[in-house]
Amino acid sequence: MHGEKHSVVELRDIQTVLQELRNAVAAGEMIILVGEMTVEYDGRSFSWLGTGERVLLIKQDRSVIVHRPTGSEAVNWQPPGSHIDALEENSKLVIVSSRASPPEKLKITISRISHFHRLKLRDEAEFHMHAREEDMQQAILEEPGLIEEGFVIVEVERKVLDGFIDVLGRDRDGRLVVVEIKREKADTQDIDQVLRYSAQIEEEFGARPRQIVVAPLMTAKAAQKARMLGVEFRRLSPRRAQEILKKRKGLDRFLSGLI
Amino acid sequence: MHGEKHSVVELRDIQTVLQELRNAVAAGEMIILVGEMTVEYDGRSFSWLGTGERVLLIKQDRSVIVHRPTGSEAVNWQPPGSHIDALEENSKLVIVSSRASPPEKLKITISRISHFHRLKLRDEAEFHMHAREEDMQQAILEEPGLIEEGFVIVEVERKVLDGFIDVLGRDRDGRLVVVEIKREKADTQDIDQVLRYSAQIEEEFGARPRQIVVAPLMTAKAAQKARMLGVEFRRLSPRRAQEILKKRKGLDRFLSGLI
DNA sequence: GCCTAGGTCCCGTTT
DNA sequence: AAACGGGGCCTAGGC
Repeated sequence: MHGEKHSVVELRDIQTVLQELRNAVAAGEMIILVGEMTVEYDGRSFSWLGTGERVLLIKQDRSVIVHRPTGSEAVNWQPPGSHIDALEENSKLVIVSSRASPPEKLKITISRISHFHRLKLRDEAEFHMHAREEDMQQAILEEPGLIEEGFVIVEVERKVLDGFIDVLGRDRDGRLVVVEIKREKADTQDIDQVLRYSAQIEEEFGARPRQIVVAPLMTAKAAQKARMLGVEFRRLSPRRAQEILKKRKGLDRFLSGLI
Repeated sequence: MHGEKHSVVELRDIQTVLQELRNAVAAGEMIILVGEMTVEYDGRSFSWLGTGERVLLIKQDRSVIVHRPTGSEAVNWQPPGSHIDALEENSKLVIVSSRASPPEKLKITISRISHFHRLKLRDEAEFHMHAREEDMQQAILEEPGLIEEGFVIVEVERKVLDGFIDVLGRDRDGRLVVVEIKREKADTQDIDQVLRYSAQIEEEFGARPRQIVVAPLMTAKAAQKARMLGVEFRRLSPRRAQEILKKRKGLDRFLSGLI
C-alpha cells in the first residue's frame, strides 16, 4: 500500500484519534475503525441503532459505511462526497457525516475503539459485468432472428411518455412490435409495462403493435395475464445471450483477420 | 471485544493465513482483510474485477463483502450462510464462497495482505427506522380524518389479484375508497396501480370506488394523469405521519397514566 | 435538478 | 421454494 499508515489507538487518546481521523479524511485516505458505537440517521427517514460492536469504513471519497457483524448489507451509510466532521462529546468520539441535498445526517458515537487503520488503497482496475439485460438487448440487435424470422429493429430505448421501450421493431408483415426484455422471471408488472408502452405507440402510429416479452421465464400469473391480453413471450436467458455475443465476437475477430 | 484476536500476517505465511481463516470461519468470527486481490463472480450474472487493493469482510454469518476504496456500495458480495472455502493456488490465497440456490460462486484471489484481523463482535442492539410508508399507513389508521372528514377504515392490506390495497375505506357517503400510499413522490405507475386495484374492487363490489393517492408529492405527469382519470391526491409526508404517531403515543401514555 | 430503469439489488413476509 | 413490495435502496443515463 502506498503511503500506508496504521495504528491501534486507545480511546483515552481521543484527541489523537480525532487528529488522525481529520488528517486521514483531509489526505483522502481510507479509515477502518472497529469498535463500540451507536448510530443515528436523520434525513429521508430516520433511524436509531443502540450500542454494539461494528466496523466503520470511511472511504477515500468520504463515503461512510457501518457494518454490523452479520448481514451482507450495511446498516447505515452516507454516500460519497458528504461532509465529515469529527469531534469529542462527553468523552466519546463523534463522527458526523452530512450532505445538503437531500438533507441528511449520520451521527456515529464511538465509546470504544479496538482497531483503527488509515490506509491509502490503490485500485485502478476496471469492473466488468455480463449476463445483464443489456447483453440480452445486444444479442437481439445482432441477431434479430432471436425474436422471430423476419424481425427487424426499428429503434432502441425509444422514449415514450413515462419510460423507454427496450426494442421497437417490425415483424415480417411490417407490423410494429414492442419488445420488453427482462433478465429474470417476468411478472405481471412487466406485462402491464409493455402494454402501457404499446398503447403509446398505437396512439402515435395509429395501428396496434404486437407486444413481446423476452425473458428466461414468466410467473404463472404473468403468463395468464399475457395470454389473456395477447402479449407474446420469447424465451431467452441472459446467459444464452452472453454466449451468442461471445460467439459473434469470435466470428468478427476471425473475419477481420481475413481482411 | 470478547475473545478477540488480531494479527497482521505476511503473505509468505500463506499456510498460517489459511489456518487462521478456516479457524475464524469455523468459530463464527469476523474477518477483516486488507490487501491486493482479484474478484470473480459467477451466478445470477458474472463479473470480473482485476487486481487492486480492497477491503474484504467475512462476517460472522459467512456473508462476504468486498469494498473498493471508493463508493458506498460493495463491488462484490455473497449473502449470509454461503459455504466458504480457503485454499492456496499458485502461491496465492484463494477464498471461494458459494451457495446452491441460486447457484453462485465468488472467487477472491489474494496476492498481497496488508492487514488481517479475526474478531468476535457483540452487537445485540435493535435497529429502529421510522418515517417509512408503514408509518404513513399507521397514522391514517389512527387518524382516518387525514384522508378526509368522515372517512372510515374498512380493511388494510387487502389482497387483490396482483398486489395489496394499502387501505380500503368508506367516505362519509358510504362510498368505497381505494387508498394507495407512497413515501416519496408518486409517479404515473402509482396512478395506474390504484386504478388497477380499484377496477378489481369495482368488479367485486359492483360499484365504482373513489381512488386516493396519499404522498408528499406527485410528479407533474402523475398529477396530470390523476386529474384526467379522476384519481384524488392527499398530501402527507412520512415525516408528518411520524410526528402524528409520536403525539398520539404521548397522549396514550398520558391517558394510561391517568388510570 | 427531475425522471426512469436496472441490479448478483437485499430484506422481510406470506403462501 | 416462489411471489411480492419496501427501501435512506444505489447507480447510471437523459433531459
